[in-house]
Amino acid sequence: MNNHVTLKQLAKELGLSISTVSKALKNSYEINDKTILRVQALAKKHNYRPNRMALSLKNNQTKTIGVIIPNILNYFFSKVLLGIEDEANKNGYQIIICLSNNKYEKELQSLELLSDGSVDGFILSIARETQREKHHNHFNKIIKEGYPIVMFDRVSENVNCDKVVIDDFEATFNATNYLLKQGRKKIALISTVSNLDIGKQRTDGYTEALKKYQNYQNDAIVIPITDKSKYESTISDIFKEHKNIDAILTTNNVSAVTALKMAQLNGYKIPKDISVIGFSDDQISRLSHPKLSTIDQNAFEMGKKAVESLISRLAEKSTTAFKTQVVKTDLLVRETT
Amino acid sequence: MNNHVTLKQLAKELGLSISTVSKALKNSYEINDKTILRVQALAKKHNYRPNRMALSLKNNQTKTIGVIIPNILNYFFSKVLLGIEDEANKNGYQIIICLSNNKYEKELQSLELLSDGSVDGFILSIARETQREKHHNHFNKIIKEGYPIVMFDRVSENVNCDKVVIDDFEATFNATNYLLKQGRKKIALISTVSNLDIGKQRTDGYTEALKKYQNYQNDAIVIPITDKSKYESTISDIFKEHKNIDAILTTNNVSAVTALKMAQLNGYKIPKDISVIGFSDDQISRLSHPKLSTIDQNAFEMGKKAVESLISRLAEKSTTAFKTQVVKTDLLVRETT
DNA sequence: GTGAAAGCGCTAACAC
DNA sequence: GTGTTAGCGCTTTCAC
Repeated sequence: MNNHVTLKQLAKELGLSISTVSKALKNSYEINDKTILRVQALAKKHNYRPNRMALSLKNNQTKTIGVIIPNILNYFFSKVLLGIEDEANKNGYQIIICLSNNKYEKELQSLELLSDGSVDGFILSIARETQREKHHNHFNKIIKEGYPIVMFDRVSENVNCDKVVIDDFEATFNATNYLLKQGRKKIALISTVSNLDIGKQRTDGYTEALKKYQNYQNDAIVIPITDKSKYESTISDIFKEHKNIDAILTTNNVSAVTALKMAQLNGYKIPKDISVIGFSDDQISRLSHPKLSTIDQNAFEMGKKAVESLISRLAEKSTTAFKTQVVKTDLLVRETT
Repeated sequence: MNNHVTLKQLAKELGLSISTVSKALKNSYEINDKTILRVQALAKKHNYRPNRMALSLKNNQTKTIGVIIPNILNYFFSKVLLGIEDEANKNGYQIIICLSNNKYEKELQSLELLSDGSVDGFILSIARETQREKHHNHFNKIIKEGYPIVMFDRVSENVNCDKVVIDDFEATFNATNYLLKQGRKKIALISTVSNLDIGKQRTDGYTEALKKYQNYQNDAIVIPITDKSKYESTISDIFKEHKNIDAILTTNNVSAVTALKMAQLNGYKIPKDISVIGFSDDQISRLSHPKLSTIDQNAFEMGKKAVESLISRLAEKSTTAFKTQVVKTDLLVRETT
């Protein structure tokens, strides 16, 4: 129960009408200079600020963005959030956060919860479960209700909206190429996102690079891992099943670091005997020993772009075509390549 | 610009008055059963939901909690956020996030931004800069304006409000004791939070444990590190300056892992020659090699407790005494002790 | 130069 | 059983 000063109270204290006070605070030309000064002085004294709910109701806009994040413990998403918050604040927007925890039900619920006039639009990355089970009606429904959505990273081709993605294909394509140019002969890909759309693109980038490279002798080796508890055992098996692997590309850093550890336990020298490239410029990659080479997704910029995109969508009356922005990735060469 | 159905539109379509519709939706005993059915059917068809802003304005409560986080890239804070979001949702609350990025100005701004009727109260952890410079008036001002605050982890004794903390003293006290009982003779503490209140408590826990232990021969060794870029060099120096160190306790896992690495480079076997204990049950601690023993702050539970505390504060009329809840810590013994 | 009144969407006390 | 009215805090048009 906050005890804000309202226009009403100011008006009463000043012996003026509410509308005069309102205008005076806006330096309206209609109002006498002296009155303006009197009003503003009192407003300042009481630290008056217009009630946001009243403004929202009046203007039919909340200046608030709903953000739905699949997993806040993931460094990448945290960093996107940092970008979103920064850019939103710069534009006078607040952000309401919901966490889907990668569950479809929670995502759906969050969407419905916030589409009661709480926000002007959404920025979200699709929950793992949603993508696996190919749901998308809930998104389209929300859009039809008049809430624009901007999707980032994990997007759906079945939803017509603005998107911000990285070029997942190009990311692994370039990384694979880098390994090939270093003379690696047998490169494996560990995919922890094989059930996501981006997983397919990352796999394609890898296989395509191998295909295009002259004289590459081996088949593509793609090892999917879904169960977190099986990282160690699955990766350990790689070294048994595939002899002479001399490079490993991964889709996240937990698996990359695990691979690093397993390789070392198997007596490999890094990067002499085997190269490892992770995905995402997070703390783990900077703390491993040796320091992990990795693919930087420029998460902060993704967040920023998503906000820009949503705000310009909110600003316009007529619906211009939806666009998908691609944020470039960088290969960060550290000590494991 | 969302296009929600309003009571007005429903009323018009049904040829009823707004208030009848409103009551019908609430199954009011005043309204005829048939009317109720008609109204609810149409409401469902149009997916009617009361506008949140209108409700907030009417009820003078937003059912929204403002959350101010110092650093979202920190695993601990992300996990607290997870707990906050979960518990808030369970109670029908939304959360608006602001990130202080450990800056006083940003924290102040966030507080002012949200105290315009956007939220019912705040949950926050104090920015590093704010604590270092000992600001607290902004908190007290907000409280005076009628917004209850619940502080977690980094709290201020100069602000009279509900708090949720871990027993930082006990955490390091117990960890140090554990090392002593294992027969460690020369234990060092690396403190990355020496400019925070919790830093002092953690240091005290460590020194107190040493003092109480019979026959401990060495002085306390406390190494403060503030500059992130100097982790490696500072920690490396420890091994030069202090011979025979056989255990290191730290206040975060980045320094613990760095210590681990430096110890290994110096030829120490872990945990045979030297024990290392970190702080916080994050990914880093589980991925290091060997796996880091660490102090678990039960972050999720802190978030949950903070929400419970705020909600019960909001519910009551009379002001009961503020309380500080202490969440227990656990020593997670893994492979470095 | 100032104020009254309507309206954003909703609820609830009070008619009828 | 249904409708009218006032009011939450604000802006803005229209009177005076």
